[in-house]
Amino acid sequence: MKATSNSRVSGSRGRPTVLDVARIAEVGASTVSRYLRGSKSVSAAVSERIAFAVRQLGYQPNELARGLRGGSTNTIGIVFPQVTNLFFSNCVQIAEEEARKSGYTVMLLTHQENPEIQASHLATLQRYRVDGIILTAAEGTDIESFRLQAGNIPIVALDRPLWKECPSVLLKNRDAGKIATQHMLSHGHKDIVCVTTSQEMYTFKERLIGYTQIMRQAGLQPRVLTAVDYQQLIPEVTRFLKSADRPAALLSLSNMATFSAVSAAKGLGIYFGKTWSFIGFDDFDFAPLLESPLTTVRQPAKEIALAALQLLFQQMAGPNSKVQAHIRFAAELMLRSSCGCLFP
Amino acid sequence: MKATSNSRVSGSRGRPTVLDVARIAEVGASTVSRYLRGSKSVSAAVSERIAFAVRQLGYQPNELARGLRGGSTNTIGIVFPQVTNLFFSNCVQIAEEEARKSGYTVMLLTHQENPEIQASHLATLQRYRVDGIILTAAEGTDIESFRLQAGNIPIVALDRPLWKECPSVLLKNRDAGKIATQHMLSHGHKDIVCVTTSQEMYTFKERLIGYTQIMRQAGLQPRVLTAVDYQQLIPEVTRFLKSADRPAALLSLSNMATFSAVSAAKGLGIYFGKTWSFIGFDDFDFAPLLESPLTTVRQPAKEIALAALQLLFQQMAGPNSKVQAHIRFAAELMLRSSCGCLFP
DNA sequence: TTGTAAGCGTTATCAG
DNA sequence: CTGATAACGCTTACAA
Repeated sequence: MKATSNSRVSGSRGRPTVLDVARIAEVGASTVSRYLRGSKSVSAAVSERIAFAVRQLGYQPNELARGLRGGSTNTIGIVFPQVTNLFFSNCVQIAEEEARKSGYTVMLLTHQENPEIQASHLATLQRYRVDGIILTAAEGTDIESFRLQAGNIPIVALDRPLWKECPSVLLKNRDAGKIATQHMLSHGHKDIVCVTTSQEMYTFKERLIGYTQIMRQAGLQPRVLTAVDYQQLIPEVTRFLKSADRPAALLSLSNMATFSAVSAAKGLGIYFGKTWSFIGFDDFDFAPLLESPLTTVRQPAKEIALAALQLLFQQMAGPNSKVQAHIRFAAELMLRSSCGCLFP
Repeated sequence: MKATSNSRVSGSRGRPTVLDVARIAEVGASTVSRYLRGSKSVSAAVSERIAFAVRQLGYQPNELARGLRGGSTNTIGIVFPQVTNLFFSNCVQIAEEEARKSGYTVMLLTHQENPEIQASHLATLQRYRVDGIILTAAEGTDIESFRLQAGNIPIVALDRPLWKECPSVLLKNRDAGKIATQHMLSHGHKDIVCVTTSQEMYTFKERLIGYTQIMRQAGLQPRVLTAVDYQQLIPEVTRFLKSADRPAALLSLSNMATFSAVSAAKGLGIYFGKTWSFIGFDDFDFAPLLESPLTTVRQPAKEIALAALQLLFQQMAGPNSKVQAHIRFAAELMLRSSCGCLFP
């Protein structure tokens, strides 16, 4: 099984290689390589022969070999908690599209807030020699050991910070908490209570701080409704709703808490926008279509993802530059009626 | 710059290689390789030394080299229209988790229903030598040329079929259309109209066929409301809602059409469940929380994704077996009140 | 059980 | 402008 001459057979594993192309085009392998890379030092005649051979063979360069040889894989890793969450799926969507436009391919991994899975994902991405990583760190990550494990691979933190020097793109979470609280205040509310699935997670904690600050400033008592998960949160909110001695304003800190709060209210037949008020976190398609159209705090997911990707590319380009960029995006209040707006 | 002896320096590109590990462990490279692969023909003493060296160096095997040498990359590609769509994001989520459990890593690509992007994605996945692909083909794909371009790489179609022999996991779309229509019939409706963003896309077309069949069987006149996109569909539905000479039943064929229909109804202050009825397609968290809790046709996204992955693994295992598996999942009616249920 | 050597497909280097 | 050659890091015969 040697030299099948100029027949259309190919590399040992069925797929044609540069050598096959070279043979058919009657040139050397390196010339094919040059042509493929778009080097202009390839004569027109030769270019044409190579193009023909490539087409005839349906040749696809082996990126593994390329990556092995060249050192870069044109691959980035995206590590998110999960992707069944509008915020993250929007981020993935935009990041994938943009990465592709720049010639990069995305490896997507989700850690479900499990630091061990996350660690294994980091290792995986290193083994595949991705050129960079966009990461939303799992709650409970040991940042220092993670940093150590990450070594020199460019990383951009999205949604949650990592170590100090690590470039990050975050929401102005405190401000988000503030504007929502202030808005409730502007509606004349005194009893404003926060609803959240956790007081520990970075983003929630930050939003909570914003809320608390404004409450304190106004001489009001902050109050938080929590539970271990959004399912447990429903009865919690229900209990509050039933026991409150007067109507109050509810402020959600996450899309899950929004679900729980709306769920509880629905169960009790409570309508948001007149006596009771509500502001949800994270906007979504159906928010305007709920019985009482939901006022929400909107995160600019696409801008965030885009910024993260650009930061990553910068980081990948300047290996020594140690770009220290921390980008913060403002949240936007989507005014609808659940907060009490549009009811003159 | 030669032979830095037994110092802790490493491969040419900063990262340690098997050779570095071998040197420290004072064994040959192949022994390290064997150890890493879990071969039992490695003595305990040597194993220990290697383990130590690996840990000391933070060695991560280069999957590029592995793939180049061994022929398989432990990588699969997932190509979806987009991931900002609960159905697909659920699929991605479960597929990624399961793939990981089997030691595979996912490359995620989205084509936005653009066959050209899709073609380029296919090429990309081939260049990265993924072991298999899960694909939801773009509307308008030239199946035959796609098949040709795909060559021998294992592919499983999800949500939409490809060529006849290509394993696929689909929803029983016609049945889905049928059960929804029949349910409307059981509520005594005569005027049942379909709402969809397209009559061309495979899934919608199929669901429409189911609907039409049942309508014909019942001696009723099928009727469809369409528009180029879900935004355009809103005024379309609104017009219908206003001009109808009597209340009717609306049947959505997709989550986007559901949004449009609910939007139109909301705009008109029309409530679903008493005189007007509605069944949405694709279930979602907030469906029970709308003013009139939405009855929906639910697709078992996780089961579908799981089945697709399993089929793919089968396909990857048996290169010659030409497994011809076509799995169909039944849709499930999530009875709530928008269809008229729960109103005795 | 262990080590040596060849080769996976590319590209960079270096002569021609 | 072009072609041979040597790596890139790993695994798999084949020897020892």
